[in-house]
Amino acid sequence: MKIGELAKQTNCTVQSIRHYDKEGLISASARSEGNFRLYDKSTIDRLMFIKHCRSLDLSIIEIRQLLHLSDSPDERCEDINRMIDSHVIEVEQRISDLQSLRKQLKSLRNSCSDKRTVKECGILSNLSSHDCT
Amino acid sequence: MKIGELAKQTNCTVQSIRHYDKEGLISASARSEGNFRLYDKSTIDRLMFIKHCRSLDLSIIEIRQLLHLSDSPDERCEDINRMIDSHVIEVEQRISDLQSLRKQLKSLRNSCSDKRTVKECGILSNLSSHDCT
DNA sequence: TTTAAACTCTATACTAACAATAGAGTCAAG
DNA sequence: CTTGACTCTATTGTTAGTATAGAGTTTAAA
Repeated sequence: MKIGELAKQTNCTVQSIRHYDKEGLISASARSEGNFRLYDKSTIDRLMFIKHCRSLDLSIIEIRQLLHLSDSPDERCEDINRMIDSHVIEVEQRISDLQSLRKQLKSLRNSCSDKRTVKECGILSNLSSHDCT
Repeated sequence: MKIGELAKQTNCTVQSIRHYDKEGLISASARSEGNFRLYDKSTIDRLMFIKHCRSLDLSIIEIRQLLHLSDSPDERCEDINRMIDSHVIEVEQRISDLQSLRKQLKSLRNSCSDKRTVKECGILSNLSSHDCT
């Protein structure tokens, strides 16, 4: 299977597959005479795994760790759990940051209506005042 | 005032001031004989404005627009309002994306306890299954 | 058999907003 | 006059790709 076929099967772009290849997440089982990457079917699963992880916003580094761990089936899986736990914490932190940002933006927005001129604009004058609470 | 002093006054790093300078958000009123940037006091205000905008996650491009608009005090301020509105929408979209991500991660995390081995790990097996709902 | 389309290759630049560094020059005090 | 603190420009790195350029390969039809 060449890279275009793999891309079709997994709904990835060719470029991102090459990217994962370069990052060492997948590897071609061989190369054709003309140096084309050749993949076997198992790469489809591996790529779906990667896609699933990326959809959860796991980084390539984290995915590499997971793939590595899955090669050590008898190890204890604490590391995996810890990784997900800290990922959840990160996401929650980002959510609360964004919520506070949203609040600030909303209140900023309330300080001006359309139909004023720039010099009367409450938004600009608010942005110009120095209290960044 | 040299760049280090300006940095101290505004609690910016020297690098980021140089960055804003390069991006055209601020500019040195002059250069010393030895080519050092020299700023006047009004730059402190401008930089605080920029910091305030950045704390609201406005992009440098957006800030440039705002600074430009504030030089046209008699224009109507719809553009400013529109910018903030669309920024709020973006932030709200990101929040809801992250909330759904959080939910998925939580449910993934519930699929495994510590003390199992990697081959029994519910997280890995979940990540391996193809349904990315 | 040739040629054209479709595919693939590597390498590079781009995205955002800086941070970090290298290597050089400038300035102030002792 | 030298030392240390400061500044300069330019380059590289960060993330996970996307988008090229320019070249080579493969496959199908003419």
